Amino acid sequence: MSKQSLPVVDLQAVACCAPLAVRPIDAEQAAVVAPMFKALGDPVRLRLMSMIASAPEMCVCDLTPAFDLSGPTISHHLKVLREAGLVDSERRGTWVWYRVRPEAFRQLGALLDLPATTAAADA
Amino acid sequence: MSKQSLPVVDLQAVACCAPLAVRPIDAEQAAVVAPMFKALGDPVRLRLMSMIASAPEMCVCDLTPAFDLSGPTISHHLKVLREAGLVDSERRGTWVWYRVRPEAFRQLGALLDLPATTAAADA
DNA sequence: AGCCTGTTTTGACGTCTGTCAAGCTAGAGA
DNA sequence: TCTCTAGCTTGACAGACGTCAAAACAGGCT
Repeated sequence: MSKQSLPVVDLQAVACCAPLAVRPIDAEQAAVVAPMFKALGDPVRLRLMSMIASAPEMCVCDLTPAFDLSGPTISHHLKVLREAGLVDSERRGTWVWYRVRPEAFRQLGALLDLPATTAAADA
Repeated sequence: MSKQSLPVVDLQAVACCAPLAVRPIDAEQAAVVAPMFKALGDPVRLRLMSMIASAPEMCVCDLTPAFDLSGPTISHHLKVLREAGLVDSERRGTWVWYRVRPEAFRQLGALLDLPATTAAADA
């Protein structure tokens, strides 16, 4: 099952999602995307996401001390981000490193594009 | 470089939020923005938001029948979107009309921008 | 006025979520 | 091997969330 030449990442980013403001998203797609927004809907996770996205990768040992929360709680939030497909984790030796998944990030950004047609209603 | 004609809307969009991937968002700002993402974190609300954003404005009477949910439930979800600052509502005669708030929409989109520096980690 | 339709509010119920303490697993080093 | 540290999992609990039925509110129509 080799899909060696297929650019999976771009396919997903482009084929999947027209901006929310272009045409109503269908129920099925909404069920897929909503958990991603939901994952960003907590202040702690939003900060974690931003810390991870602001660097090539981020060690849990650097993330945890930034919050007044227990280790398990941070771990739980990271799991939510991971299961939403927003970040990836990898253990290297003693520490676990988290890294953003740019496809997912781009997909959400594309959904929030505000085309010119709708922007006209602003003025 | 005269700034006398600077549009107010852009001020908010630019001054408020650097993209999540540029620098870690601070706790205060995260507390403000997270509820917006949270509001989009439900499939029904995501569809409502998309339906409203896809048209200049949308009547509740057209939104409700698109779901297998009671009127009060739809009304509740619309209230969540309204209190998150994502939409505005206005009663005109018999019906209530909902309209997207482009500033808020743009703000979220700006947060999810993926600058070239971080995108380099993709390849 | 009275009624009818459309929308929101209230109250209630079961489920989901964020949090911590305690226990567990993986890897490094002696 | 044994121990220490880093991180995850489990179990528990309070609070928040999604949903509906019933009631309340708003505006048009007779």
